[in-house]
Amino acid sequence: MAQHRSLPRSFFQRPAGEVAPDLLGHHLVRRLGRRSLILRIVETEAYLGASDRASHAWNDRRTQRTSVLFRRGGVAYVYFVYGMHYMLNVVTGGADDGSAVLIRAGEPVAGSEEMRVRRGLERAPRAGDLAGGPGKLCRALAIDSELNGAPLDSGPLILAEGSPPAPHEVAVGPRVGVAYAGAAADWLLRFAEEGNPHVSRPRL
DNA sequence: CGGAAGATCCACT
DNA sequence: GTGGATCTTCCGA
Repeated sequence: MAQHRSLPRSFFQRPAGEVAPDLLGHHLVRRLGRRSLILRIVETEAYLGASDRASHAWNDRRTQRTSVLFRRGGVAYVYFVYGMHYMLNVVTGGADDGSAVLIRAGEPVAGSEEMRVRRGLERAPRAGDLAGGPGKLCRALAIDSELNGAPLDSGPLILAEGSPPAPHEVAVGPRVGVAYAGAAADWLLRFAEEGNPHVSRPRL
């Protein structure tokens, strides 16, 4: 098993709009017993906090669900939507910021067979089938609300150094599924590795 | 305490 | 391209 070098806390304690593109290419490591499921992150979205109508922290809205979102950067924020999907975010910035980065897609690096089973797929998956979307990604890595608040530098879920794309290989666009958010719906806070087939739809 | 919406996915036409 | 699944969370009354 390869050694993982965790990203330092300081990496996350910056604005979400910086962390989101910088996360591309790094590795999301899910430890399950002795096994490690590893995805290389290929798509992210930034949610800026109180000023961002698409964010759960919009208008400084603090509830039981969003409490983790207001912690200091470097922990996971996991929530449940549509009655069936979990979403994985990385909390960014400082305490009371409310900002985070949604991990939208990854390409398999290790453990793809177990991911295929967890996703309920019978045959060899095509690009994007395993983790080409935030709900799929959580399913593939067995991520649920138990990981809400978990630190990301050690433990069952780790963000480790990978192989980031060159800056000119990063595509930018508006976020997915936030049409209700007024002007914020048009903000260019979605980032993906240019041309990577594991990116979710609609493609950038 | 009820109702509505939701940072999605999949099957179907 | 459209609609259904499925249920937690939040807000207003």
